[in-house]
Amino acid sequence: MKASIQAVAAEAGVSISTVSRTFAKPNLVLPETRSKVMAAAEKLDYRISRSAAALKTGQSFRVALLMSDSISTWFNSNTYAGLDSVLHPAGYDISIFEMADAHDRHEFFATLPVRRNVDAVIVNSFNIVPEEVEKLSNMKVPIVGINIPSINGFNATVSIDDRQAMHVAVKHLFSMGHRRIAYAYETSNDNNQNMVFSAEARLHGLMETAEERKMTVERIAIRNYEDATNTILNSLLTMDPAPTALYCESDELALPVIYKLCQYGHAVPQELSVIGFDDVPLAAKIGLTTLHQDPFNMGENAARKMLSVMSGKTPKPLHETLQAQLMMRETTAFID
Amino acid sequence: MKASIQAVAAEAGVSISTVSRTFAKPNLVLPETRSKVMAAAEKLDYRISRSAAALKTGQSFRVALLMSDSISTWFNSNTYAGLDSVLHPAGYDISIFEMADAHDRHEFFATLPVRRNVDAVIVNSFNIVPEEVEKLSNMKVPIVGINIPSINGFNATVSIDDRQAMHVAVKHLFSMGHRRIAYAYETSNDNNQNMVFSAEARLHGLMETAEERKMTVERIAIRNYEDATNTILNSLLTMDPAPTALYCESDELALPVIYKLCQYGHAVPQELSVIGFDDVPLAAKIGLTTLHQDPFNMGENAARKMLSVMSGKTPKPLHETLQAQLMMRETTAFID
DNA sequence: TTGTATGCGTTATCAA
DNA sequence: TTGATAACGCATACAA
Repeated sequence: MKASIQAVAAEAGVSISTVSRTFAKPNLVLPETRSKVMAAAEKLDYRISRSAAALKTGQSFRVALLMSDSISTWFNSNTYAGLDSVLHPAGYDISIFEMADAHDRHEFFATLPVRRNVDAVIVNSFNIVPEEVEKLSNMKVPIVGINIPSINGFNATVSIDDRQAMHVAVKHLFSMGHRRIAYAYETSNDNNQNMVFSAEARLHGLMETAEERKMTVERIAIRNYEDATNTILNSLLTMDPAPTALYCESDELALPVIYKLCQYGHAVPQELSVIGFDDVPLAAKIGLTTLHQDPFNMGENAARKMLSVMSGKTPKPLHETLQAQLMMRETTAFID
Repeated sequence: MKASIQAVAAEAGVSISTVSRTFAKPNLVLPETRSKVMAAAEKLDYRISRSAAALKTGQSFRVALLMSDSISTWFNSNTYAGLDSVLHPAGYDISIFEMADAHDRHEFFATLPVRRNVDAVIVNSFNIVPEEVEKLSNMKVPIVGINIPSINGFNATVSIDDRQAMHVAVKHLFSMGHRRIAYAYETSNDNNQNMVFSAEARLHGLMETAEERKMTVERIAIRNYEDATNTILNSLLTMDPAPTALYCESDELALPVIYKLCQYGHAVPQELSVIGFDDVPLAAKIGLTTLHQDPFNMGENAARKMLSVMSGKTPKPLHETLQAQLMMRETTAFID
């Protein structure tokens, strides 16, 4: 039942420091001694107590993951999976702090409950403001960001270049003759305080390129109490002249729309080109043209940078900007 | 920087025991003293060290979550969210152990790396075998299961009644005149060793009711290297006589199929009724008839049972079986 | 290369 | 209701 380090030491006929070393720094102990210790440990079913090790070393082996949205979204769950694939083997647990609304968020940054209890903080994809970063900095632990608005105050970051991605996609539409496009995006109620950073960047990126090319953009802003699919469909129907392409902020928005369009006899892409963002698994299966990003990979990347910073090193690209890739599939076509 | 319990005690002019009590058992300390301590803690920016508390109490405040699939699936990420919504506020971290293949799985149960380092184990939705449960039992911590094949060895469980759900759905099809249905489901390569328990139950449930009603079932088994959508579409086309209804093991399978059917001019539900399982968000948006289950809720439920067991109590329903609900939407209809 | 001794920051026991 | 003190299980400086 108990089987502490003492018992193993006794069983193996060595001191507890040797047992400790056998697990923590195996190369500092004679192979012979090592196997003796391992045998004893095996026999007694011994496992190192992470709590004790943590207390002694001053580390907590815990990282805080800050998100503004649920872990169950496509982006967040994949980011998490990527982080965990690196962090778990390294002995770290991930503690999720979800800040759904302004209140949660204020509460978190006011009390900083993780203080002195995490070895690092990961900020995942929300428009954290400078004062909040400042508060995190007071914790004196590495801060790494994924899709955050500014690298200021961050030890490392990895982000998708949403803006550039939009440029590519809009140019793609332009080159196929589209001059009049509709853009569907979600807006939150609380003054966009909680609007994810990516959303802003995507909107700006789109507008920039469209203006530059003199394309007309009809915006379809979806309030979060609305039925997105219907809102988009209705807007499409009322626009006059009708747009030739529909750009959706995310695949999640685009997917039900293209299904409904098909059902109601509107041919995609013949009548309307549709383009999404994210490249969720269903997008490929359905042939949706979209911008591909890989949150699992971003999570892995961020985790590696984090580990690197924690061990005092400087990760090669401290701040990395990834390009989303345009996946040209079947929902976009030349006009006419 | 340091700000340990000693410092707070000094600042507040009390002993460390009082400080400890103020945080751990506030009601055992005079309100007056309490506020003195709180003020000092606030001033010094003190937070309790979870590692030290864990060491002393013998608890780890960590639970292991065993899954056979990635956290990024719809079911798993929602279960996790539900678990975390209860466990996180209670001070527990969740450590995910993903056992993707037979090798991982064997490794895990052979070494039991979590031994003595978690306060409980949650087995999420895979067909764990008795010997494995037996090994977990040796850890002497509560074991709670979500969608597991047998309650033997588990302190508490919560499961969906997949079998019953299939009965309901098949009867629904029967009552609408369907006598010839196709069932699409995924099979893994390694002798179904890793087939999730739900998958087996769904298949059996379907066959039972179909046989009972003398309905014909054409099985479409999808190997995991195959393109599921195409496999299903091809099978549908080659079956003679054609089935009047397609039942998919999961919405994930059904969604791209109904889109493709629409694209190729096959009317759903007029030509073919389609039914899914899960009720992912997109199912509602698209109008897919499906069986609704709520993994977030199951996670919450399991977490509450776990906490209850850990505190020595006996949760009211120790083992709970939930009914999936048939969501009758637009992809099923009367035949002819 | 290994052993001895000390302390990490907390909680629990007991006494006051 | 509060305080003194002894662990909890391990890692590390230092000595051997």
